[in-house]
Order: sequence, then C-alpha cells, then structure tokens
Amino acid sequence: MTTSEKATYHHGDLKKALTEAGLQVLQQEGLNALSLRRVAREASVSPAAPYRHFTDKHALLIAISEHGFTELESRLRDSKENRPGDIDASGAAYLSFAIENPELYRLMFTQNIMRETEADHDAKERSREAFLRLVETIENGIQNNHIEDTQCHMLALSAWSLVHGVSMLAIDGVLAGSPFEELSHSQIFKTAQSYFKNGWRSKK
Amino acid sequence: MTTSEKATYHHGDLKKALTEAGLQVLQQEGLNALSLRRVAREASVSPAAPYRHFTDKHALLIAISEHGFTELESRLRDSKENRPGDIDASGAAYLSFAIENPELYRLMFTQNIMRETEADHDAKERSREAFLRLVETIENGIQNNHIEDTQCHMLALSAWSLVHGVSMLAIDGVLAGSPFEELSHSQIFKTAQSYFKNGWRSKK
DNA sequence: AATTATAAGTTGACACTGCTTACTTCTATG
DNA sequence: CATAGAAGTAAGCAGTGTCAACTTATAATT
Repeated sequence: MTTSEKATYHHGDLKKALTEAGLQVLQQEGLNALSLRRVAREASVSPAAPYRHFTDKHALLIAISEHGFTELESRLRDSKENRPGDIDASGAAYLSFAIENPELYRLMFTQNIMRETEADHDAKERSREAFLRLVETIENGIQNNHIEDTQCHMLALSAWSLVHGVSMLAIDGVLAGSPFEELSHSQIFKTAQSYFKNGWRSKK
Repeated sequence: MTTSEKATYHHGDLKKALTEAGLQVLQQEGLNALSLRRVAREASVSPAAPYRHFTDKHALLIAISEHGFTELESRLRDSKENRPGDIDASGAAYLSFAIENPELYRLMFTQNIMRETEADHDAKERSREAFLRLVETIENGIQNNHIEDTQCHMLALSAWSLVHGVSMLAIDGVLAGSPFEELSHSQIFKTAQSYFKNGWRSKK
C-alpha cells in the first residue's frame, strides 16, 4: 500500500522479503515448517523465484542466520554501552536473546557458517564476518589490560562456552524443574559464574 | 548369513535394524540425508514398514537420540570407574564423545525429549529416562559431602553448561584457529576451568 | 527513441519425502 | 487346525528441493 516501497522496481526487494518471511516462519512454526516453497508463497511469488536470489535452501538459512548474528551482536553492544565493564549484564543479554529466539539461536549454531558446503559464497562470507564480529564483541567485553591477547582470547572462549551452554540447556528445556528456573536470567549467569569461581571440589 | 540371526522370526528385529541404519546414515551423511524411506531401503523393507515400529519420523529420531544418551552415560560411567573423583577426566570423556559423534550429539539436544510432541509415548519416556540418568551421572560425578543437594544440582548444571558449551563450539568449528585447537580435549577442559576459577576481571 | 541484453519471475517437470488407507502374509495362540 | 493379530506390502496424496526452458520487465546501447 505504501507508495514509496512499490516504486522500487518490478517487484520490491524480494531477497529481503524472503529472508524476513523465512525468519517469521522459523520463529512461529519452527525449522521443519521452513521451506523455500513456503517462503515463496509467503512473499506471493512462484516456487522457483527464490533461486534468483539464493543458490540453495542452505543459502537462505545462512542469510537468516546472519541476521541473527547481527542482532545478537547489536544487543551485546547495547549492553556494553549501558553497563560498561559489567560482564554479567552481557551474559544476561546473550541469554535473553537465546531464550527469546530459540529457533533462530539454534539455527545460528546448527547450519553453521564454518561447515563446508557449496552454498552461496558471498552470503557465507558475510555471515562469517558477522560471526567474527560477534567473537570480537565478546572479546572486547572482557578486555583486560593486565593480560595478553592470547589469554584474553581463551578467557573469551571460556566465558562464551559457559553462556552458550546455559543458553542451549535453557532452550532445550533442561533447566525446567531445576533451581535455575526460579532465577532471573541475570541471576542464572551470576550463579554459574560464582560456582566456577569457588571451584567444584570432588570427594577425593 | 549367520544362521542364528535369521531364525529369529519372519524378519529379524526390524526396529533395532532401523535404528542402527538410521544412526549410521546420520553419522556418515548427516541429518538431511536421514529419512524414513532411506532407512527402510537400508534395511531392505518397504517404505511404509517403519510405521509398524515408529509412529513418526520424530519417534525414530528419539530412538536414535536415546541410543546416544545411553552411550554417553556409559562413557561417563567408565571414566568415573577408571579415574574416580577426577572431574576433568569426565569432562574430557564428555567432550570426546561429542567430537567423535557430532551429528548424533547435535541431534540429542535438538530433537529434544522435553519438547512437546505427539510422538511415540513409550520411546519418549525411555529417552527421557536415559536423559535423566545422564543428569544423575553428572551429578554423581561432582558429588560432594560438604554441600547440600540443591547446591550440588546447581554445581552439576554449571559444570555441564561449560562442557556442553565447549562441545557445541568445538563441533561447530568455532574452536578452529583458536589457541584451543592446539590443546588436547582434556587440556581444553582444564584450561577453561582454571580460567573460571581465577575469575575474569573486567576493566572497571 | 528504438533496440537489445540481461536480470527477475513463471511454468512444468523430476525425484524425493512423510504419511495414510487398504490389502496381504506370516506367526502365535486358543 | 483355525484364526486373530502383528508385521510387511502396494498404491497414492500432498508437499518438498531443484532444474531447464520460457516469458517479461528493466537497464544499457546505439
């Protein structure tokens, strides 16, 4: 209905439309419902139309995944601005994103960029960059003057592992019924962190 | 060719055959190649035959997933027997399983038991039990006389989160190119753990 | 301005998938 | 020995990923 959008061209920006439709289907009906034909239908276009913009179904998934990485990164950036140096807040922001977008989050780490496929090379590269920006953001988040780069990198990976693990377990419903369920996201992260700090002592 | 196996029945233990064929396809060609028809073909039966043993495709996946949980649990049990009280060894065993069976491991936490579906109720229940045994095994692994049950549960979840996170990142190729790559699995786990113990200091 | 090249979308088809219904066959039990 | 019921088959529907051949609208060129 908006005049400005329609004027673009014979058909609007179909690639964007397909990606957004795909994202919506993914979030509302899950990965199994996400098909190229369905997305094409959603955009009122023929079943083969998407192939003018994506070489593959995989390429569409990569594009959606890229969108996710960008959004997650921006959330971490926001959290860093609002509470600079507060790594707990960043962890909470990360976890919130995962919990609010379970299907998307799972997709991001399932149809992974690193995996070797023949899919659309450009999209793959852009997605990979978005992913690396995320890693960078995480590293910046725990930047420390007193340690060197290598240590910082490992620190980042360790922290990320914990948050990623909690996110996955939360998404998969493993936390349901556990004491974790009662806590807020921020508290979950804090608790896990404090337990790690205090160390886990085994019997022996 | 073996006489004893053929004598079982009109057709052997098809349910088991299908599950094993499914596992093999999953590991060798990935989740996308894993279809009911393909598995049926692999077991030399008609396309609809599996439906006498699985209500759903999902039910087959649940069965395969259950197999995975049982195997992982047994590995953790072994590790505990061989090196009682050595939680690092358990973590390494866990990580090894994930790295050796990436597709299976991903499936286990993707087609999760907790998710609400109409699938084969029995299989779902058995799989859920296998899963809970795993949680129990993990909790037993870090059992501690000095802390109460609730704390122990949270400790287990925290430790699990870390190992699960490292496993996922490793599977997804995120660790490739990082300092982690140089280390053995056991060392990866130890390193992450030690970093957590020492704490991560932020600038502020 | 008319022509042409090309990007974008359509049509129709193939092989494959999950799943269902109706049918057959074997096996175990009364 | 008869037969109920479990196990497997056959045929078919709707949906899917993908491709080749075709059409059309836009952009570029003369």
